Amino acid sequence: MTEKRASIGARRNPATESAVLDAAVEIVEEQGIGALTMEAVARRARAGKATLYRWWPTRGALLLAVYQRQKTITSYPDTGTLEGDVKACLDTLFAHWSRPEGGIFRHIVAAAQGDDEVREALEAYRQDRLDSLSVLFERAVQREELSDEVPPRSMAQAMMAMAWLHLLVDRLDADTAGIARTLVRGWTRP
Amino acid sequence: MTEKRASIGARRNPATESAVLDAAVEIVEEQGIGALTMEAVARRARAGKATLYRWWPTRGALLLAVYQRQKTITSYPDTGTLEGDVKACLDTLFAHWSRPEGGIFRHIVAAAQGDDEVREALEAYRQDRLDSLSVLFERAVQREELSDEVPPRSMAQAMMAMAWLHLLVDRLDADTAGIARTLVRGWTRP
DNA sequence: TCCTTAATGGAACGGAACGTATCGTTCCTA
DNA sequence: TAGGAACGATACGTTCCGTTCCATTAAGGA
Repeated sequence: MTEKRASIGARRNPATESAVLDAAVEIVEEQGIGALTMEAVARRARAGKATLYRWWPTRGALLLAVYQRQKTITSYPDTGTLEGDVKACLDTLFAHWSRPEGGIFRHIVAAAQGDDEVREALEAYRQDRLDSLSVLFERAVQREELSDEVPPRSMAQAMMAMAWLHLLVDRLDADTAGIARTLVRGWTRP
Repeated sequence: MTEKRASIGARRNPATESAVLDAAVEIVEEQGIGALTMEAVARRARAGKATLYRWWPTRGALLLAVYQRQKTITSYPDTGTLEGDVKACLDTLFAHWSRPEGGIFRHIVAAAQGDDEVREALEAYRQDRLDSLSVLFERAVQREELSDEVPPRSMAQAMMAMAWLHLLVDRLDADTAGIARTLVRGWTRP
């Protein structure tokens, strides 16, 4: 499991990177996010603290690296209706966030509130996800299911906002159909 | 400024409470939220650490106390249209959150991600604000400006979600008119 | 009035984690 | 071949945590 690892010369050792990220995930799964300290990760990964700080200067940077190592959802469902798409998408996302590793995202958002580097990295990531998410709404506009009065990206942002809110207040068990209905039909004039 | 304060007998000293909360606000304003430690607050307030922990068992509890000492917005504008109401409300809220003292709220949300007590307190506060906010949408339904297909409370939650998102990603300078338009007209079928 | 009770500022404590520095090593790169 | 960078390991001083004592103060019950 923890074989000896040393320098492989004047370049970064990928085995060390893996060991550190693995250790971080294991600590979170076994002892919760509170136990995820730089010290503990270094101990478990059998890595020097200096090495940790060399590549992940802050705890937030480490969190980001762990989260980004996961595969991100790149394709979205096509159920035929916007409301169906939104619900399916929220279901996938909430299930993802409910897993221990997925729960790390909450703490990235938290870390971003006090760390500029994390905030910038999170914002870049968020913009990227917003791009993907916008596809749902562009499709709906093309289907003439949705007005083109407002950019699809803004509507994607509204959906993302709802998702984040539920994550941050620990309501991932919420009724996704209700949320989708609110977003899609809530604002319609009678 | 910092008069001598001692026990006033077998009861809580209100002067100590004020001194502690004042110190906390001053530290945040002068050195940022990162400097807001229990130690620093106790030092600045000339209070014993034991006294701090007696009344505010966690950093999150202290943050909550500071934030709740501020007056909360209880009445909402009535501009005649839902879109106008939403924009005015967002303007007020973003201006409030842009002030140093108001910025504490971001860190309360952050603290809630790792502290159950803070999370529960935040959730109670949030539900309370949701009640107030729902009035805007109830009025809009009465004006027949809005469908009654979805509870006003759910729509208020969508608006709150957008506000929180902008707070957490440091985009309080966003175009509130655009946000209001997205919320009110974005989902309307053509 | 006396005496129990509880809150106060202050100081000290052990413990944990922080972030830095230094060591000898390994081995790529120029 | 020589230089330099990354590595694990360890030690260091600092900061903050949360708790425990202390003498002091004064309210409130007997």
